Amino acid sequence: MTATAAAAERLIRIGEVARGAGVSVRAVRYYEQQGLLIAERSPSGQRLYRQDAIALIRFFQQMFAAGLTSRRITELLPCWDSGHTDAEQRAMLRAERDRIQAKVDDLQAALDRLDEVIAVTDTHP
Amino acid sequence: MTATAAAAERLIRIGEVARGAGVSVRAVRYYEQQGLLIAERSPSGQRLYRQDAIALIRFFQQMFAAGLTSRRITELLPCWDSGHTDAEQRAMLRAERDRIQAKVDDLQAALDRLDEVIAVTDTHP
DNA sequence: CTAAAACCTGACGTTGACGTCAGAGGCAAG
DNA sequence: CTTGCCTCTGACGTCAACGTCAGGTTTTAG
Repeated sequence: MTATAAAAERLIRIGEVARGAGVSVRAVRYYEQQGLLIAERSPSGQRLYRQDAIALIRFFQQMFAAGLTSRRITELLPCWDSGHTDAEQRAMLRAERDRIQAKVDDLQAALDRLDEVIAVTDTHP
Repeated sequence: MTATAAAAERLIRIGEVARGAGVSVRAVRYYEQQGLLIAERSPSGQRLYRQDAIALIRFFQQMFAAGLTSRRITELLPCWDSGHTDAEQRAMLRAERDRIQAKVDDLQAALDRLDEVIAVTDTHP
């Protein structure tokens, strides 16, 4: 068996993908609607995914948590898939990176403030 | 002059507060609507604030950025004002703290992932 | 074969922190 | 007095990532 014909990989349906990634079925359909995740279709029209779709969705979740929009993720997906980037994409990557770093700093500051209050209210019931 | 009669503090109107805190006038009214910030009123009905309202709004912004809702902030405001807390409030404080800490960790992980990609795409144009 | 479970396509609802617009006063300057 | 800026109270609009419901088809288990 050749590399191209290598894996007649077992395709999975949307429910299994959703459970695997820990998201709802609705969410997976939404990702497709946003152009994040294109699925094959069975003859009857059901979505069929490869195993790695689960990891991809986990990655989406991570980026969502970091504040990227689905639009932004679609624009940056080629950077992962192909490793190839143009100047605009590299600029976007850095912009997002800086934004996230700033957010981390903000959160850390808020955390410090909460910790102060907690310390006070614990010694000062 | 006594402590109680001390400062016939200069009261400021909503526009000055908003500019000072770097938010919109609409936002300040919204905070009042949510019970975060109660203003005095002039005879004609205009809102009048003390200087420290600006710092308070900055604090709200910081908590918003940390993911607290206005409802949660109102529930926790007594912890700041009076320094007095009950068990429920202390539990909420810790819950929010833990949530923020988890978020920081998530963001840091996302940041690391972005940095990987940036490193690759920079050496690999 | 049949019933349950899973899937499909719309399409409207939700949440939070505001933006924005309309129409009506209020306030200091010239 | 009037011009121009500020403020007021509603009340509807926005955005993103889904939730939820309706009504119908497909797959699976027994």
